[in-house]
Amino acid sequence: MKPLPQSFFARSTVDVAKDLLGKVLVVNGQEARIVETEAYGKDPASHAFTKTQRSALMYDTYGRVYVYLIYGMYHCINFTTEKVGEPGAVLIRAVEPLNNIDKLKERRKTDQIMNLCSGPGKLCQALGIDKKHNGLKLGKEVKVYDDGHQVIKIGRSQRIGIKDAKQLEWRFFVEGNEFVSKA
DNA sequence: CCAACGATGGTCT
DNA sequence: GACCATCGTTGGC
Repeated sequence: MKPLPQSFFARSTVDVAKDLLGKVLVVNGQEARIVETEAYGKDPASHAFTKTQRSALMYDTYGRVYVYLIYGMYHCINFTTEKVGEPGAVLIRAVEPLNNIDKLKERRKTDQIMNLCSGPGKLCQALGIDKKHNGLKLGKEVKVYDDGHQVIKIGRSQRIGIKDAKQLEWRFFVEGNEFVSKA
């Protein structure tokens, strides 16, 4: 399958967040369907609210992997968006595993399918994503492709786990999908 | 069931 | 030195 082109990511972060739903993420030979995303731009809840060493990737690139460590023990994976100079990234919050289930269970140390990839920290642990992936251009070690799967209905809500900019409804998910982190 | 809490370390002021 | 785009466990109902 052909990976999404870089131009897919050089667009409005909210549009990219919605359009990523239903696409397939491939990393470490594992495939998983994206079912929940969040958009982060230059808003008070975003790392890119101010440009720092860490958030520079969100300003200076699009179509790249942005991985950060959260709470000292979990990683979160994002894809950078918008044109160069404009900050943006889409956080992948949940995926539906499509293969290598045994490997995911091993990494997560659980046999519960529903608990493998239903959260940003969980899916990085399950798929073996960490800071060695930070900055990589999408399309090689990490890629996303469209297998033609259709998303029937997109749900929308405020973003999870933030305290600022709660009025923004920039979380998107596949309505009714059981792998979404939370209804 | 679910609210509260602690783990744990990089990043920023 | 404070703050997290989280998660698993704990303890109360």
